[in-house]
Amino acid sequence: MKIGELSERTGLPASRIRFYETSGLIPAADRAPNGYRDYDASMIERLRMIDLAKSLGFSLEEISGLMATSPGERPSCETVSAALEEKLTAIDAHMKQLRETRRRVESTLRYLKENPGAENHADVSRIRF
Amino acid sequence: MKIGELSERTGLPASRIRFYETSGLIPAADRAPNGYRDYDASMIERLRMIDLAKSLGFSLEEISGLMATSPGERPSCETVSAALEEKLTAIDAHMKQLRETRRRVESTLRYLKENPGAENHADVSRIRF
DNA sequence: CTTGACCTTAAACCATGGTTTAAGGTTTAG
DNA sequence: CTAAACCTTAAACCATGGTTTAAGGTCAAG
Repeated sequence: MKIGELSERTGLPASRIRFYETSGLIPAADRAPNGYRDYDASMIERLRMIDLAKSLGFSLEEISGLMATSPGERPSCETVSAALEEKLTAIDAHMKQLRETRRRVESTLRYLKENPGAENHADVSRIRF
Repeated sequence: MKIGELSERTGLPASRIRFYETSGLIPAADRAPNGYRDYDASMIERLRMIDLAKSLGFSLEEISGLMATSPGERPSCETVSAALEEKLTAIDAHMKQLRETRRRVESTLRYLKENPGAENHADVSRIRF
């Protein structure tokens, strides 16, 4: 399979697939005699897997670390589970941070509604959280 | 006040203050005869204001847009309130997205616990959300 | 008069996740 | 045979928010 077909079947642009290769996220592709990259059908699943992990909030570096155990080997179920648990914790921390920011935005908003004359920097910076 | 003192009083590195200037977020500073930037005390509040806005989730471009009404003028209370309301909405959308991702991570985790043999890409990519 | 602390600039560099472009080789249909 | 469609590479570019570096000017103390 040439890169164009792999691109169509995964929905990822060919440029991104090449980028993943140069980034070391996927191994260097086999080459046809004309120099074109030649992919195995298994690469479809592998790219979908990467896309799934990305949509779950994993960075390319994290994905790279998860994929790359011994060459040819697959990450163990436990390794992936542990990464997912960590990701849950990270999401929870992110949500907590977001809630705190939301609270601070609301507090600022409240201050402005209660003090409609506060139009300069000094006034606004007087807000305390 | 030279940039070093402004830096100390705001807690922002001088490099960042210069960057804000070249980015157009703050106006070009007055210069002392020796060419050094010379700041007015009001810049302390202005930078603190920027830092506050940043901590509330505003990008430098958003802050720039909010600060820059007519030169010398301050954004109206209504303009700022509207921006804060929009930011609340954006935060809510972000949190919703984060909850959805969390749900998908948990779902994946559940799948792995229920199917401990699923060690290859094809297996994992078979997960449905 | 020299040393150190402070200031200046432009330009390069960092991370993240790519896309775009330029210049060219290959292949396939008509 | 030619044109379109596909492939190759390296390098530049994008956004975001800066920091770091190099090469130099200025200023205060001793």
